[in-house]
Amino acid sequence: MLRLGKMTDYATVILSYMANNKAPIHAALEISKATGVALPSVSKILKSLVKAKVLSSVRGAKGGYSLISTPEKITVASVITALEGPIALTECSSSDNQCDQVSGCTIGGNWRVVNESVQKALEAVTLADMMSPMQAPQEITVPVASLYH
Amino acid sequence: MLRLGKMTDYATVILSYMANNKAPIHAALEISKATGVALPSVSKILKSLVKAKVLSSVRGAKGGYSLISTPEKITVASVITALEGPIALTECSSSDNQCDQVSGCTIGGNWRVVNESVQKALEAVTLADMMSPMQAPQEITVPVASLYH
DNA sequence: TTAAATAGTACTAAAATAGTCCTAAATAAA
DNA sequence: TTTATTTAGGACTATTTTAGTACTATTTAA
Repeated sequence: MLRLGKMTDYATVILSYMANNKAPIHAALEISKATGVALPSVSKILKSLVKAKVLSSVRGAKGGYSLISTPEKITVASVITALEGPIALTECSSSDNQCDQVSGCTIGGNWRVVNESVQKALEAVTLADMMSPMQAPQEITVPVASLYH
Repeated sequence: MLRLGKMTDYATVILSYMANNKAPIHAALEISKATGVALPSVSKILKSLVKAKVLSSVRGAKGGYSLISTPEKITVASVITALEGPIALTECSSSDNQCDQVSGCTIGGNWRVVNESVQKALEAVTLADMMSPMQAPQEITVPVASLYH
């Protein structure tokens, strides 16, 4: 099904909540209560987003998490990458692949094309797009030919 | 990682073999030997591809599987759908979703946009593209705005 | 000094996936 | 008509991934 983990789904809900809320900083517990996502999961997700530089964090009392940039600048691709690692549809296409398939598999390199095509599509959608349902974003084009180099 | 199953990867290898080979019909055992994919897996994949009408089958002695259309007309999207079901990145976006998230999750509908964007990208790549590595396909565009209706 | 909060890591349980096996049905050829 | 070949379908097992939990350390405001 070309599945994405629930965690990634939760992440968009969390980021969406943070962006909608005026307060500049949010504690994990507060986010958990507001979104209905269990606290341990929220913590885990927030940590991943900090590591990926989507969020910044402040420790200690009155600490919490903040968005580093505006919803318009946060792409769906960056959120997915933060939680699931680099976008690689198949093992073939991941960087540390060790294909044990015997004879001439010419497919490997080609998944890369599909990957990059998908990646471009995901980079074209931002958190802002996800938040405002029926407002169409600007037209974007994905020139597949340019993916070959 | 936005993972696709190994089965889907194998499927492209199998289809690629069938398309490259002049013979109009191929038995599962032959395909297994030629591609190095284990026979039970090959059988399973071929059955899925028949169900999805990517292949046709003939039973009995001298039977086997044949491509229904040309490699140019078989999209990567159709192969993925055959093996993994409809393209639905999150549970939110699958048709039989029952979101138990409490308060105002406005995200659900928006994953659909991301989905369709990815789907368009996958529909733009064909088996023929996968087979001929360094020959760039025609430029294609994916107008995201058109995905909203 | 204490309470509140994140950082990091390790662990457990549940779910999905890969892979195997078996039986039934269809067909070509002897 | 019988036999060998080949697909159809489903049930099952093992492995891997993912989700979710728990615990300890560190940081900082009051």
